[in-house]
Amino acid sequence: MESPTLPSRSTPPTEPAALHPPPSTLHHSTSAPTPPDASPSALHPLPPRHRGGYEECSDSPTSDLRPPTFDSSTATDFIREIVKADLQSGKHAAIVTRFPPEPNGYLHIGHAKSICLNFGIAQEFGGRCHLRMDDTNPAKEEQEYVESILNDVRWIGFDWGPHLYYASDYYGQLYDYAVELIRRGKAYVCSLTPDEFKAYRGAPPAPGRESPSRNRPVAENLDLFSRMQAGEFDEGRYVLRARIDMASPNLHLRDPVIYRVKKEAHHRTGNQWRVYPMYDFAHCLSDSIEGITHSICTLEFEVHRPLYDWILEALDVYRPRQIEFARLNVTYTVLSKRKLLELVQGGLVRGWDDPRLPTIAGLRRRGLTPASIRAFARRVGVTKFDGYSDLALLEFCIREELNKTAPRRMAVLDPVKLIVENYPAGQVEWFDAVNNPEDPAAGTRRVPFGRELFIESEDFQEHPSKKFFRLAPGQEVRLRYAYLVRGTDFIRDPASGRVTEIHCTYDPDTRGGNTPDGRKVKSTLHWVSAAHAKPCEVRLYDRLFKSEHPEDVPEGVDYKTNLNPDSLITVQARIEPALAAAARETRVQFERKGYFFADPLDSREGAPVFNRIVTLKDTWSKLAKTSAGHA
RNA sequence: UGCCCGAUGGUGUAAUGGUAGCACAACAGAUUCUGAAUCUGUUUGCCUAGGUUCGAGUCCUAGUCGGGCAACCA
Repeated sequence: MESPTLPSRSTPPTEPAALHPPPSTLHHSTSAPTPPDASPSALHPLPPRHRGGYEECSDSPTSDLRPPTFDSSTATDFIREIVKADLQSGKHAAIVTRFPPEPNGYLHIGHAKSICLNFGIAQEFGGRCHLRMDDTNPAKEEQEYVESILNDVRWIGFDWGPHLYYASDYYGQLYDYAVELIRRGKAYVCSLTPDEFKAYRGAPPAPGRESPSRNRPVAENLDLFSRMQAGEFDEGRYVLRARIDMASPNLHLRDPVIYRVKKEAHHRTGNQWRVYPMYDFAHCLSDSIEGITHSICTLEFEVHRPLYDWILEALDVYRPRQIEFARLNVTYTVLSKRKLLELVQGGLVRGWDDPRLPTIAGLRRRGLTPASIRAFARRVGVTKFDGYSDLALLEFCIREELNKTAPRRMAVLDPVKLIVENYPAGQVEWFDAVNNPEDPAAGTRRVPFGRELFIESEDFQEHPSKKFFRLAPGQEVRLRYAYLVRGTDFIRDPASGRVTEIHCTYDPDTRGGNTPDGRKVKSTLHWVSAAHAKPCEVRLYDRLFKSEHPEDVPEGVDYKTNLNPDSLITVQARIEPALAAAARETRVQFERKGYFFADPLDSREGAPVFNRIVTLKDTWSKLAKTSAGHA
């Protein structure tokens, strides 16, 4: 649908509302509340932080770094190209974008992509990005969601400054615009029932039929619309429709509903309104009112664009440009609001901030950093191709950052006792351990060593395969920072078949893990001193779904059958003393195991609970799986 | 079915009519007091068929496949 040649504003207003009053012909604007004045933010101070349990609204120390090694100057995409061109051609003097969530659910990694796109563009091109709650459906929206959204956007690392808006702030203006549309003969009050409405609209390729109400006189339309708002009619009795083209091949142009009666209290406007604008009417006008230059949304709104343009042209107001891009999909997870809600309400996960969920709250609680999420958003790119991004890329982004920033510690997740036979009972030595080999400034710490230790039970095999370099009878390994030890004997519980105790001898000449004679060992193990180690709850999180595309299920099969039963395994680990002192929200690397985050809610002073953020890359486990020799 | 959109290695992306490149993943080697990190190397790609052109991933046409729309949701 190409633009008619109506005179329309070619430049956006520089400030919302102030420069953009409704057409001056509108004076009979009911008792509608007025839209925000020039400083809307004053009306809407930031609400208290979301879910008082913990706070992490600003980047934590480790996440305050720039997205690592990713050169954003070379990264571009078709939207940035458009923006750049519009700036160069002088079409716009400044760029204004917006992130417009509906406060009816929690934000997830897919929203993060959109947030990074919109705020990122504003940042890169020296413009601004508005945060606007698209709250036009009182039946679904709640203040709780508004607060979580504000918190999440802030946490990801963006600042909307004074530009926090609500579509509900524009209800007065929107109502006046609707009245104007009626006056111009471009909207009418329709009395069709929902069923009739559907039947009249028709199914392509057949054209629709015109509603009997289509030629209702303007005065009658005006009267009915004001009575809709006055609460005289039940929901569904009347709707306001744009008068466009019942024969259009685009269903959205077959006289779409733009206002409906809803006798529901709105989370911000209470009971002031009995009519509420539909998305298509509210969104384009909100964009116009705010002077948005580039209205970036996802692909499913592509077919709405002609309507977006039609409404703004019909009203002769400033017209932003809508640009659509592909929403994010990530392997091994689901991102639809419906499914996420189902997982939470069905008790399949432990709430919206369950660390297995792709919600921002979940990722935050899992221990991912804002910087890693931003890096991921840049790397997945922006196109119109609707594909799946690899979870492995997100994992790479967080490892890349934490490798450089996270202190190393030793923790044994599946402990088995190791007795050093020739080490004196009761003796304790403290060894210096490097905190972060990637960062000399991180310094060292002391770790205690003694005759009785714990090591990972998977680090011992009675009959090692050729490729198994770890501890075995007669095989020598290094205990990191301590000594070289050689396996001698072990005890196996006949009932369970499990090895319960391993014996070894140490070489006193290898103190600190050094080999004065230059001999090599093929493996270095992490360990903790049995006398000093603290027990600690560790939550080993894994992907929520077993299958790469959980939603791809045959007819009649529930996607939930793809849930990974091992997505959470809780273990009692043994941790070195320096770890037991870790504060909440500390990110560390457990050597040879992965990156972990001291849970913000469940950790206590001196007794942290750790969430596994991501494992280390593990060449061995792949090898072990494919190698027949693995015991 | 009608309309709209899309299609480049396993995955995500680049190329703007002129040598198909990058990242992740995978694999191999070097190195290593983390089987990590690091370094080096390797494998794998323009949906199909026509057309325009000296030259097509790029432009045109048709087809194939995939996605979206058909709420008084956003």
